[in-house]
Amino acid sequence: MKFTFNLEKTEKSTKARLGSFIYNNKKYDTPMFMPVGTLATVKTLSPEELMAINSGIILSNTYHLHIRPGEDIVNAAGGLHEFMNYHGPILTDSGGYQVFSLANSKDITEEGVAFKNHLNGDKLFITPEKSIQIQNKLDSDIAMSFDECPPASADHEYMQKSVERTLRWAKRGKEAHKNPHQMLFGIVQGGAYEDLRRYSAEETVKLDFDGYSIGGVANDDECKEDMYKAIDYSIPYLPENKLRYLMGVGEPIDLIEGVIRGIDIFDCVLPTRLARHGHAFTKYGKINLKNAKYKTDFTPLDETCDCYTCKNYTKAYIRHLITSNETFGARLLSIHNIRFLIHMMEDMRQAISNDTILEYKEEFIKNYYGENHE
RNA sequence: GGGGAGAUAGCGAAGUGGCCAAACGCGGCAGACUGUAAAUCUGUUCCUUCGGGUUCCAUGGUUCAAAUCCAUGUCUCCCCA
Repeated sequence: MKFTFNLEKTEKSTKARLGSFIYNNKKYDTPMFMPVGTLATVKTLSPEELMAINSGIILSNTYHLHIRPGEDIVNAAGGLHEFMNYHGPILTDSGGYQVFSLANSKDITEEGVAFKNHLNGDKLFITPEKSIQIQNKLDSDIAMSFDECPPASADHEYMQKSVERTLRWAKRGKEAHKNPHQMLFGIVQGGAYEDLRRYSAEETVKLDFDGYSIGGVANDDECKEDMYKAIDYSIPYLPENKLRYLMGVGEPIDLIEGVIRGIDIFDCVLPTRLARHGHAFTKYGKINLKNAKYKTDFTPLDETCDCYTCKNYTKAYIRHLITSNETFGARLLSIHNIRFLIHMMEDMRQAISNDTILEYKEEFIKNYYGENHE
């Protein structure tokens, strides 16, 4: 289902933006964090649990659903919303990131990318058209262009060729896009190179997409400064009235830095992955529930959190579940971690509204990285 | 009562003369994780003042050298009566 982004305000001293859109008669506010549900499920959580923590858009994945169960099955089920019983907005990533992250012996050509199915070794050939066709069938609300996601360490020469190819792929994908209910976003690449980010952004915008994302960040060993540069070098060339999506981010501090730089939506696997690995975000920093010191800690993860987990369970109990490999522990931590990031976005929206986003950032850092916690 | 097998670090279990402070697994203790090949991966796990010290049921012995060979004892398990 298509929707229109409405820019409501820009914060006085930064580029932070407050916005919203209406989807299915419900208002969704930005900046927003999107939980990741790669295989048509946000791992361990039900759609009802996502609704309960005020989740907005969720992200799912073209490559993974193409391999299993296959887009035709999802389509036969009535599309991704019906298939997974999630009736909020869904964005599908194009598979570009999977080419980067899981194909060891990939072969990237002008036509597309040849690589091996990570489950059984089958040869696969993904083209920009193929990615879009799959997403058309999945019937997500937002499809992503098929891009090359080069490593942050790529040199300028490689990055320039990659950016140019991604632009040609974006154009081909747009021409192949046939789903009238689905929006299509373009992706800006170019690493931490100012000229390439500008070029990529300007040329992508010329193709006129429904929204724009900044990709290729938080890859391999990219430092945070380079990530922030990538955003700063791209944002000035993106239109005011379209959603800006920073792909794959992230960490609490990066959400703040992103918002301040003018990003509207983020996605990241971190809250759910960290949950499954026994970690929790808290106001006073990230904690590892596996640590022995929580054995007899009968307090909530975060006293200031309003989530189901924090209202009903203790660190000692969650530690017990995690160390016992009980799935309920991963679920409780997933609920909390996603809620934590969504709560941050709510606080940031309030701060933008009050023109106090920098004060919010200062306060957050003082608590999260400060000395006043264990 | 007779016959057989065995006792190795928190647990299980390799090792059967020197390359053994002793493989591996589990458990324990930590760390990593940013468009999810991730309920995964990595490190560490006798003591230590980092020089070294004390170990492989116990005691004694053989040997230049023993977790490994011999003797005795203690305990455990299996089979037969």
